[in-house]
Amino acid sequence: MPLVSSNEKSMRKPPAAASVAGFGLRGQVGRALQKGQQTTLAIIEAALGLSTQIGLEGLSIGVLAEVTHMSKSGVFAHFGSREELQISVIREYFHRFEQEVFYPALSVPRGLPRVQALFANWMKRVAVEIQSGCIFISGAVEFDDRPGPVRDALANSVQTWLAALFRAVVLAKESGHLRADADEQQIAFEIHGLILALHYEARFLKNPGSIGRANQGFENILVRCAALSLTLTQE
Amino acid sequence: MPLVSSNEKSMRKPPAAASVAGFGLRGQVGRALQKGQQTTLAIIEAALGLSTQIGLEGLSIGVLAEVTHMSKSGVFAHFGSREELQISVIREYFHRFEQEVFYPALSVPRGLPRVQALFANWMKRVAVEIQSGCIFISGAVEFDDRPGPVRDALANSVQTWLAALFRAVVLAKESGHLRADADEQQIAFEIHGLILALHYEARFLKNPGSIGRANQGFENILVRCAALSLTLTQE
DNA sequence: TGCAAAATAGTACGATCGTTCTATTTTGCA
DNA sequence: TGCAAAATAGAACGATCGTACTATTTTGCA
Repeated sequence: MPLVSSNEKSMRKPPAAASVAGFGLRGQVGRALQKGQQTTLAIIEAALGLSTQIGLEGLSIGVLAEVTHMSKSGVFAHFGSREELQISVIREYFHRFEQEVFYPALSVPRGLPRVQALFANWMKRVAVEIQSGCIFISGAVEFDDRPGPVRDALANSVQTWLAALFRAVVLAKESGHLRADADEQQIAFEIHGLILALHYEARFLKNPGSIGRANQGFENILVRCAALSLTLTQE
Repeated sequence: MPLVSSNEKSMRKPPAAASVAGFGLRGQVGRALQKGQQTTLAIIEAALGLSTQIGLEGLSIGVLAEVTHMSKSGVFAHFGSREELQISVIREYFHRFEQEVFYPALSVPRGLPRVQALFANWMKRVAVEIQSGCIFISGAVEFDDRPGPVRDALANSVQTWLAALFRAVVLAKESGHLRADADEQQIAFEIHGLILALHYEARFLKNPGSIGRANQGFENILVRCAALSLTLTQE
């Protein structure tokens, strides 16, 4: 049950051994290739750290070379272009998001509990990202009217995740955990807003208490939409 | 009743006639200075257009010179530094925000009607900014961990506006329009989230229906928090 | 109308950017 | 162990950036 389905390998200039992001490295043609992919992953790791802080646009190959103790051309050869590097970062970011937020919630029974788990996992991650930054948010601002493969990769990742969240809400309603008149799109939208407000007010404005308000907001949505028979307070 | 109170003129290098933003141009030392400030305003106007689209960081003096049909040094002389240019843009943006969103709502009776007017005005503005972009949102991402005078000017503007919104909610509660247990901070936080989600989903993801969901979200907050005696549906 | 001052243009600087091209080093199998 | 291939380094490119300096034009009052 993979979150992502669109596997477009749009590699434009693969001069060396690129397109490894995530973990597509195993079972290549049959042999060869080890050291290269190893450092590719190390570069992506460093690029991920830089991108979350300075943004995907701020990510420069020169700085990345310094951080990884490599030459600019050495770094460059792994991706063939800056865009491909950015896309690799997005893929890795999405992959970790999946692992951290989405998959763990699948072991929770579908319905309201899973929605609560998704939100809780998301909150756990955002709480960390208040310090480090979130590519899905900074990238949205950087690429909101700049078409191209980077924007596509970014929007695709976010849409995939939001669709998964929406799906969980739909299941909750189908399970009878939500009122019959609950609007699933509306619920997903409001949850998204809570996360965005948390990120904005905590990371930029450094307002204390934002985490509590995001949690309270989620609770308010549940109170409004949960089926009356349910007891839901426990968090 | 001005929204802003902190009048720090932090002009670092005023080689020509700078620091005009808003309209502090009248009543200078007594005479002189006309053409200069006129073009200063024209430059800021162009810079505002560029900044909303590409962001404050993407704003470059070279491009700005092209757009205004001037030389780079000609543009530069008006501000003395790029940072001062950015700050001027922020001041002008805030000024227009005030004029468009805040002041018109003051003619509406305090309490719930004024809160509704503030939100409606904000929504009207954001609906336009879905095409053009919003400096308060893009700037927050660009400067969230980059200290300096630009970040200060930005954060100050946003805090001022959010404080005004919060104040309106407090007045609504004091007027008896909100339930006694309504949390004003929580309400302001959730409203902020709705605007952010609208901007994100409409501008970046291009999801249709976002405007309706933001309005519905506000309605949901009112249903939850409004004093029971009130009839509030009309919008 | 002339003239100082203000406004604008012109040019150049050092830095950094992504990218290309050509060495050099390192790797991993025969 | 040797050798092709892979991986990395080095140097240079054109472009763009903000800024500093100097020259020229334009302005507005005496």
